[in-house]
Parts: sequence; C-alpha cells; structure tokens
Amino acid sequence: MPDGDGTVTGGPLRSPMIDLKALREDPERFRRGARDKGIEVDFDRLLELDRRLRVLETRRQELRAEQNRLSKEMGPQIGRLSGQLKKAEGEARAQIEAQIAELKAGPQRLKEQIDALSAEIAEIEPAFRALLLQVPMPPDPDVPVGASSDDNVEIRRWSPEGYDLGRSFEENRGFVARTHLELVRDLGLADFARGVKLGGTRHYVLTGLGARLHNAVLRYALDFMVERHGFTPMTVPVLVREEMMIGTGFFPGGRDQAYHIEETRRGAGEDLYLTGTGEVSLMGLHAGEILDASDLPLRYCTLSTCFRREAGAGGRDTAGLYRIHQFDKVEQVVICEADEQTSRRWHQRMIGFVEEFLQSLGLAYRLLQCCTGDLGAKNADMVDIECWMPGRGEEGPDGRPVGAFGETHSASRLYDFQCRRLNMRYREGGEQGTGATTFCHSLNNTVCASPRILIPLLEMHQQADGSVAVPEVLRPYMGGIERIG
RNA sequence: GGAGAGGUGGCAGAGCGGUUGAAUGCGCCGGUCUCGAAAACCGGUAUGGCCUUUUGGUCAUCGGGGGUUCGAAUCCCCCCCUCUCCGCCA
Repeated sequence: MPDGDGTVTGGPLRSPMIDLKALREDPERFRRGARDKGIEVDFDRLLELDRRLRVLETRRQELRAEQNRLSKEMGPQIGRLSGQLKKAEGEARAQIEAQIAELKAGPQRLKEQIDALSAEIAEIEPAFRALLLQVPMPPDPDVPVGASSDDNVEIRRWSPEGYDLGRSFEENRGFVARTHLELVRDLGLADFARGVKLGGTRHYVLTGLGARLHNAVLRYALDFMVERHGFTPMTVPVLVREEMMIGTGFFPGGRDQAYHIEETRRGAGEDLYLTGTGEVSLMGLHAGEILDASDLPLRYCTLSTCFRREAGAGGRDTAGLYRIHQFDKVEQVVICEADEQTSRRWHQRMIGFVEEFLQSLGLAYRLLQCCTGDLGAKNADMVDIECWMPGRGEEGPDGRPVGAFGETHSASRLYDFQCRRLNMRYREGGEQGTGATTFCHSLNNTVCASPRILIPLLEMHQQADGSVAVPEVLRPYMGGIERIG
C-alpha cells in the first residue's frame, strides 16, 4: 500500500474533503484562511489543476457516452455474429470475421482516445487530491488573526474561593509551593527512571497512589460526562487505519506526530496508526454513514490511551508529567446538524462542561480564544483551557517557579471539515430516507487528560506539611482516601 | 497461524462477458378504491460528479484497487471485510 498523501480512495469513504464548489466560487476566502493560519497551500496550482481536470473529464465523459451508445447498438450484433462464427466454415467464416472486425473498429478508436485522456487524468489527479487535502478549514471571521499561541486572547479566568490568581501561591496559602516533580518524588507517586528504562525518553510509571489518583480522576471525568451530561461512553480502537487519520484531519499535516505501525512490512494489507486522541475513533465511528436527522446530536465520550511522538518539541518540558508519549484521556465529541448557531451553542456547552468539571476539582483555570495561527488545519475556531500550575513557569527571585498556566484542554469547532472527509451525512430517515443528504458538523473537547491534569491537581491541593488533599469528588474513586502523604 | 465459503440497491435475493443501474420479493412514498382503514391494483423509490438558466442530459459506483476486453456485477491479480472448521491465546 502506498503511504503517500491524498490517497483516501478505498473503504466506505470517498472523501470529498473541502467543498470544491465553495472553493471555486470564493477561492479568496480559502486563500485568506490558509494565510491567516500560517499554512502554505499552492492555490494557483490547485485551481489550475481543477480546471484542467474538469475539461479532461468532460471530454472523457462525452466519449464514454458515445462508447456506451455504440456498445448497446452493436453488442447484440457482435454476440449474434460470434455465435454464427462457431458453426460457420470457410468462406462464410471469413466473411463473418470481417464483419465483426468492422463492427469493432469504431469502438476501438474511441477506446484509444479514452485511454489517452485517462492517462492524462491519472497523471495530474494525485497531485490535485494531495493539494486539496492540504486546504485548511478557514477560521471564522470572529477568530482573532495571529501568528502563534502568543497572540491568543484570554476570555476569562476562574479560581477557587480563597485563591487569588493575582497573588503568589505563598501569599495565598502561606507556604512555598512544591512542584509536581517534587511532590511526586516525595510522595512516591511516579517513577521516571524506570519509565525511561522501559520505554525511553518521555515515559513514566505512575506508582501506588499516583496510579490510583490518575485512574480516579479519569473515572470521575467519564462518569461526569455520562451521568451529568448524557454523553454515551464508548470504548474504541486506538490503533486505526490511515483513512481515519486523514478523515479526521490529522493527516497529512500531523504525520510526524503519530506512531506508525508498519504492518505491510510483515505482509499485512495495510499499516496502522496509534491515535493521539479518542477523537479519531469517536469521529470515525460513523464514517461513510448517512445518519438519521432525528438521532442528532450524537454525544459521545471515551476514555482512551493517547500516543504522541512529540516530534519537534525538542527539549521542551522533558521533565515530569507534562509532555509525554503516552497518556490517558477522556474526550467528548458532538456530531450535530449543519447549522452554525447549533454548532456554536454546542461549543459553548462543551466548554461549560469542562469549567464545571474543573471547578468541582477546585482547579484554577483560564479560557483562551485561540488566534488563527494556533488553530491547526481542521478548526474553524478553538478555545484552549489552561489550568494554573503553581510549580510551573519561570523562576522567581527565590529561585522557585512563579507558577504558570499550562494547557490542559482544547475545544474545537470544525463545521463540516471532518464530516466531509469522513463522508458522514444525515437526513430524515437515515439510510432508508429519501431526501437530500447534508454533511454533519462536528466538535470536540477534552474532558480530562491525565497525568497532565495531575500537575495542577497535586500542586493546587498540596498542604504545608507536604501532603496532598484529595478533592472530595475523587474520594469515592480512591476508596475514601482524603489525603496523600 | 492453517483450511474452506462468501461480500450485489434500506433489507432479502437473482444475475450464459453485450439495451443490467441491475430481475423478483419485502419495506418506504404517492395515487386509485373506501365513510375510514386493511386488502387489491397503478406509479414512484440509491449515491456522487460533470454539463445545463429551467427542463433536462451524461458519467461513475454491484466490498476496495488494478488488469483482460470493442464491451465486465459477470473473467484474472492484489487487498479489505464477514462467516464456518482446526490451532493458539488474554
């Protein structure tokens, strides 16, 4: 199997990708969108290839129509003559053969012309598809234009009662904050050396109560979405086919970020990829389907292990639980009707769920409106949520970190970008329905990614004596334990 | 891992290489009949693309890709998937 981009041809999906008609009608909108996102796409070439392809395709269709017509006309004749040929002898035989050859000559010429056109099309089509696949979703007009995360705009912040984000941890709590690294070490919650021994850099082992806390917060997060907000929990593959990675928009852009299982090298038919988020499988669930409009919106969540190569992260965040190759995450996904207002409302609600979740854990956070440069290819809009991590950030005068916000959540609004690529549509009556079909809209947001969430959890709930208080909502998942250490 | 059987329209189920985008049945929609309903009968009932102002025309699609052929659901190759049996195994 080829590994090249732009080759989602098989399976139940024949990905239409970006709306070609929209692109033809208003290429400027897509050009601007890509520019604002800092993504380079050769639109001139793309549009030129599109024009050429359509000319060739139209011509080929005309020829094929002619061929079909001829075929219908003389098919039966050739068949009849071929039948006679079997019985015929000598002179009569030669005559029939000549007749058949004559009949075949016309279509033969057509075939040659069609083959020539086909060859030409086959030559430029892959490049066209690859280019089309690179076209990002244009950001919504109300998304601030910016180059990088530095240009993101804070929307609001929240902190638990009695904790003032304008003051230092020490001023708030009366003692100097330990970092999560120190807490984890002193309380025996993680073993980095052995993690690295097992899996190499950026691996870790959560030990004892560390593992328990990790599981507790994830289980709580899943129950929170299911019981409080009516999401349907799913367990899904984390090892998926390439078409799912392309369909969800992670490929081609994010190839470097995904672990690639090269099963073809062992004789299998296709390679597989480890997913970096449950979003891939949750979105892929209904790929290629026509959903029943009355079943929308679909609200799914999953607890899945996520794998990220962190290519390009260089030496950033090498220590601790912040940036690692493998973690677990509860993810929420909504698939709704193709309506901007509906889609926007869900975005707000999904962000609200996370705020409620973080508040119940007593974690301080802020919401950031991501700027165009930080959206990635697939999003029309994205809001990041960052938790306050007292042990993070630059060193203060005392040589201790002053604290910083660290990204823990990301809420994406994609319109029909993914659903087009995944060929996921809806209409009244679903598959059996009769009306026109429409591509769904999709959204996703983190609910809880751990162990990263353990950083603010441990750092915010640490006590003067070095112990850590377990938030009340997690205690039922920790066998009633109220305090670690 | 080994052996075999299959994948056709919403479902079931036909389909000697040539008016087969696909019989037939079911389902669904519309109509006739009826006070109304059922039955019966008649008609309609896929998706996507391209051309077209409308109407309409046309191409592609019978798991996916490639090949043979003037012509492929039908023949050949590769892959994916499903089922059965054996082996192995949480």
